[in-house]
Amino acid sequence: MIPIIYKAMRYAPEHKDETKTRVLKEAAAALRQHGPAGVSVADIMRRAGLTHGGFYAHFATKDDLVGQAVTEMFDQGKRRFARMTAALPPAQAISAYIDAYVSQDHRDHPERGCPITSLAGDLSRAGGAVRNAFDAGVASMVARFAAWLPAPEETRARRAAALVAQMAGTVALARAVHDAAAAANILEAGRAAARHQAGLQ
Amino acid sequence: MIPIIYKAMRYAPEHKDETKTRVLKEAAAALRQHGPAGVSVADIMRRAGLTHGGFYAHFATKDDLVGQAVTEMFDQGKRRFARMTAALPPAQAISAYIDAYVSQDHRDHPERGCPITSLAGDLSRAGGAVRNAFDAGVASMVARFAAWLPAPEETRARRAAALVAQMAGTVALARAVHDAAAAANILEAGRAAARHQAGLQ
DNA sequence: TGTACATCAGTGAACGCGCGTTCACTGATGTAC
DNA sequence: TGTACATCAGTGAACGCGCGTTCACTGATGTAC
Repeated sequence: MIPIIYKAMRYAPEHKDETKTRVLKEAAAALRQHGPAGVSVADIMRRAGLTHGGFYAHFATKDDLVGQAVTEMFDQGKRRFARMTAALPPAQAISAYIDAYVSQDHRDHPERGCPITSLAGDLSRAGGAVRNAFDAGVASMVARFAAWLPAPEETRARRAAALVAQMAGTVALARAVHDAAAAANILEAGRAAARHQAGLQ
Repeated sequence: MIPIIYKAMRYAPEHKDETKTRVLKEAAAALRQHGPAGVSVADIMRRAGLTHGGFYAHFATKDDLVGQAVTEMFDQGKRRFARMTAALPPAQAISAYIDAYVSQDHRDHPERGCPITSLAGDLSRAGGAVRNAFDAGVASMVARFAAWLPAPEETRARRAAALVAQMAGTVALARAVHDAAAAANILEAGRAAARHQAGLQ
């Protein structure tokens, strides 16, 4: 028999996990808004209401945090997609998601947007776990789209890749231009092209 | 009469300009490959065969260099486009450019590629002269495409924006995935979509 | 119920390092005479 | 032709700063008795 040893625990076991989740969500927002090089460990901890010293109780290195934050970003997108497509038939679901993705709101709020549009450059240059997390996120997003596309199985994956490239490229381009009217035109053009590729309208 | 004062000049007046151009070209390559945060002033000067102290004889700040390097990057693309389209009718010219842009070679060599695919994230976050240089480069690239597109004048600008988004997004996406075969599929799918949007095939 | 204790999430001072930037200096060169 | 000189592109040591990371410590809490 293994004796059960009761240790003096100050906090509920979920307490630390909750803190880590909070740090991760703040990191996911800050990294998309300012880029990995534009956010310090101290910045992120401050946003989570903590001091920088506690960071290493949750993460091995800053890179470790970035990797986990990237996974969190793609998970947010996955949840959003699931929420939007829950009650709709495929065509309407894709239509709604494209319109939400290729939108002024997404252009103006990278901090809660798709990591491909805001971090593709930075993360393609990264190595190790960060790069792997990004790679996996991109692959799973393309696969998710493929499953909903009205196309024969052999061409689905390719059409999904082209569609994701169109959507992410459009939002990235709209962010590049200052002028609000020019950005709106880019978004409208890219949205129309994406809808066409998805077999809508 | 203003007397002409002959100053003792050690070097030909072009000498300093040549050095600056060399630094600018090295910077344009290094920035696309490693990102603004991944390259130091000393790195760039070393690549140009110089030491870091001389940097400030040519540029006011690192940001000043980045802004000028961004303009140089877009100029390289412009020259490349002009070279490729010089002897060809519009449809063939666009066809050739799309194939060169959405290619394995472009995916594998950001250092001599389009700054939109490698730096859109970083530069959209930038401010001041850097941001303006990027903004202007994007606008002029889209306008250049519009002029060659087989479409009525009212829709040209929009179709060009969607096309550039498709092309840049595809290369960015292909860089995100590790797997060579998966990247090749993304490039092929994106290239087909871009060609279709340009009214080819 | 009250007191002593063990735990460990979080604190904050300190570290070494690389960065952007400054500046006194060097030395190759063309000009003046 | 030869010598003294002025120039200024480029050198390299030094600076202050913010970063990622470490670590001795704190203090709120639940447990033991």
